[in-house]
Amino acid sequence: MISQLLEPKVDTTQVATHRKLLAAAAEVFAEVGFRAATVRQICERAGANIAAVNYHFGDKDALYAEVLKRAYAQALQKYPPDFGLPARATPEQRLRAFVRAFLLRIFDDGPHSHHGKLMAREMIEPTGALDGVVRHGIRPQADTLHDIVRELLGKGAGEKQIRLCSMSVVSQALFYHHCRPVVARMFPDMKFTAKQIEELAEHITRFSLAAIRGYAAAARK
Amino acid sequence: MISQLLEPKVDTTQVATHRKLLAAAAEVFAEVGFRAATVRQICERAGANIAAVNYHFGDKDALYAEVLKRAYAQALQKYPPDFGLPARATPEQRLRAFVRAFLLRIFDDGPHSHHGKLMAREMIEPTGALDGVVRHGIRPQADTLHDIVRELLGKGAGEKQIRLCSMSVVSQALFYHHCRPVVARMFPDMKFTAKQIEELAEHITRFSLAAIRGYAAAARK
DNA sequence: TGACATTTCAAACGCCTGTTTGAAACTGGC
DNA sequence: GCCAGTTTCAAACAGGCGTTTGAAATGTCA
Repeated sequence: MISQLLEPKVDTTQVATHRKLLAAAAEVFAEVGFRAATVRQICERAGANIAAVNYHFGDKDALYAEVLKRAYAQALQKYPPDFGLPARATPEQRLRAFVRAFLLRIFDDGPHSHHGKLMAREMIEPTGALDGVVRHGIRPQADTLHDIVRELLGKGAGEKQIRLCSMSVVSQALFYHHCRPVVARMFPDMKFTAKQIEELAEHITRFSLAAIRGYAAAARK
Repeated sequence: MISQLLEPKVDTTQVATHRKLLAAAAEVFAEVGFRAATVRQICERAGANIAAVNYHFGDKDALYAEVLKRAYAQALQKYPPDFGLPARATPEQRLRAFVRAFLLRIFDDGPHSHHGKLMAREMIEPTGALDGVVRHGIRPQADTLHDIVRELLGKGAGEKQIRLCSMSVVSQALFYHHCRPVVARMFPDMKFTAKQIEELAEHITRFSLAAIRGYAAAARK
């Protein structure tokens, strides 16, 4: 591997700290949010000095902005817009794929999977970066879902109705992340295992499909 | 009024600061959450000295606990468990009333209406008081909804299914509070007016009823 | 009015935060 | 080997936080 021949040397000398800081910052920001995250905590996890953030990024805000910027790219790479579905998938299939991807993204605990958590954090605890997050992180997802729901509702559906139904879909998925401590306390057997996440995706999809079909049927009358 | 004859004297002398602190604290805690709220901000709004919190309540945590305790009582008073419905209301009517009351409670900006906001805050930013909040504030509501959903789903429904559907209902309502900044940015015409809240309640009710009916029908097969 | 208890107040405390400093350590090219 | 440029480091900075202090003001009752 060429990368393995080149990177160690580069890594241990020049950009190692820069890279480690970004990784540690993404973790901490995703875990506790921008405000509760401390630069000391980030630097400690990165094995760097406290002044490293200032030297490499300027300040905490700029570090956060850089983390978000990289998260957009990671999301596109790990969860492509077409969900890996065949070209002519039904809207039902696409909704199922959307909900599943949305949940997996939020609950993915992998090393480079902070995109979903960062977006979700920004929603409930907005920072100055919210405008950028909406533009690059949230709006694209919303548009995708919008198209799916429009198709499901049929031609008679108005914009308002599509919006409301779209929000009803995402709200269900976000709930389990935002209110996880409460859910865990109310239902101790809910451990958010991979299997339980799949069940959740299946429920939200079925619940939403039934709701949208009922909506469409009521409008047709 | 007897209270008007008695209270002014008592108020301006002994318990005025105590009372003002509680009112100001409820406001601030509901607005920005426990962590972001500062003792200085609360005292300023109450027109009291910074040391007043320590003198009257001990510390910030105890003040918060007292605010929550009063909020439970206010909620019972302002939003009675039966929603003011007739004794033999249908589960559909009860679901509509539940959703409406839930939303109104969260978006009520009245002087003694912080219960909904405080509960919602505690869900996304739990404090040491979460156990008490779940026990006294959340669980009772969850049980009420649980009964409604069970009745809607019919006899064949399992506990798991009832739980999932119940959470799908509340998640939709909570979303508009938790993610209000994002919603407002995505849809600038959403100003959360009284009329829009009513429309929201109607949508969530219809969406959920259609979903639950579809669920029940699918299970019957 | 006088004596006692309650309540308020400005000021300071210790702690943690993000940020800055200037010197030390390290790097790569001559 | 040396030196300019880059990166790291311990230490300190200013500012905000919850909390404490002891004196001053206020209220209560004989």
